[in-house]
Amino acid sequence: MQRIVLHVDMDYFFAAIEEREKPELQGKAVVVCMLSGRSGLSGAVSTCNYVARESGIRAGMSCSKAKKLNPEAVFLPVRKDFYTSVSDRVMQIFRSYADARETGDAFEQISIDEAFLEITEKTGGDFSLAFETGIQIKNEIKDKEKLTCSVGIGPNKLIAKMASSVQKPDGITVISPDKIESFLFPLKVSKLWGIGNVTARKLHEMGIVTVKDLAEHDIINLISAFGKTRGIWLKQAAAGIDDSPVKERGGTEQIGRIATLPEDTLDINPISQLLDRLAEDVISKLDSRGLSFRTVTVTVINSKFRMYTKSRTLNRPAYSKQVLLEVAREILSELLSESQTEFRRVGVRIGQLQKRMGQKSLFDY
DNA sequence: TATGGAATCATCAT
DNA sequence: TCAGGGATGATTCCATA
Repeated sequence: MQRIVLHVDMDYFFAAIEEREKPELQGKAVVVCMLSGRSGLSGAVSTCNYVARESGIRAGMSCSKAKKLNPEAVFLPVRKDFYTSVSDRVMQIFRSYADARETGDAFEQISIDEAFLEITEKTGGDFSLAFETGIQIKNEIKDKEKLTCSVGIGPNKLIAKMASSVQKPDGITVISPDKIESFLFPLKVSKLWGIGNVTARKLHEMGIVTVKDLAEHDIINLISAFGKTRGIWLKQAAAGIDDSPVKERGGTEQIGRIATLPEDTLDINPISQLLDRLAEDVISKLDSRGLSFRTVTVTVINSKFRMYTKSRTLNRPAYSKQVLLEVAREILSELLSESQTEFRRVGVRIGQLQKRMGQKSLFDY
């Protein structure tokens, strides 16, 4: 049977939620920012609505630049926890439209506002039924959450993902297998999902501009430039081939927090203080998921914006803040002693997460 | 010298 | 240019047998 995958993407999610909550924002340019807390607008744009986009504001750009582009815009701080609660409800609705499969997963949340749904069985491989499913999803989200989303439908995840960005906001796009080439080939390689700035520039230097160029390029050449894994992936992706399954994600493999210091410094006290707060956050996330960690990584970014990281792996899993801080402080002091340049930002991350079990202490006996 | 895990680096995308 | 934060996967490094 023809495989059909559906990708849903909430439209300008954070800004849309703010608009919904605050009717006075209607019609205004809304910019949701992550602020570093240093000076007024030191930080980056997380999301903005379409009014803001008209003046050239984009996700990722500095807030001060956004302000220059549109001084009238409303700048709001991110409220991540709140958006997550909305996301949880939205995801539940999405999930209800995925296949109910005995074997293999049919639902995959890939970020706070995006998901893949395997709908092969429900639609019997029929793209017009898939289109109907997409419309139903959009309607239910609009009814229950007063939010819009964009839907992409295709024979695999790659095509579905790229289709969803064709018509935005509040759009729906179907790319059936016979349309893959006409859809993909004219695009710039940077439009391919998985190709960012770095890869695009490298391809450009090789004379590869469009997806068609990439699809026709010698694979040996690609492998020598990008390595085996990535080389093969590039060649396949350009042809619209993607066999990756829709896979349920059991939460993230790593949990991390990073933040900017009040001012650049090499003084251990303020850095340690910040590290403590970050560790607190990380541990509370860990707790809420009932997990333990085995690796600790500390990241610092100095005033020249160079990044340094160091990590440690514990002999056995731990879950207390004390242990995390002990290890993190140790790594931090190493980084401090190696650096001449003042630190600007510091971060802590834990990995090798696993279920808390078999960690009985003497009290358990 | 092969191998697997640890540490670091690069990339994505918002 | 200006420069926030989070996560992943690939590559490189290193200890051990």
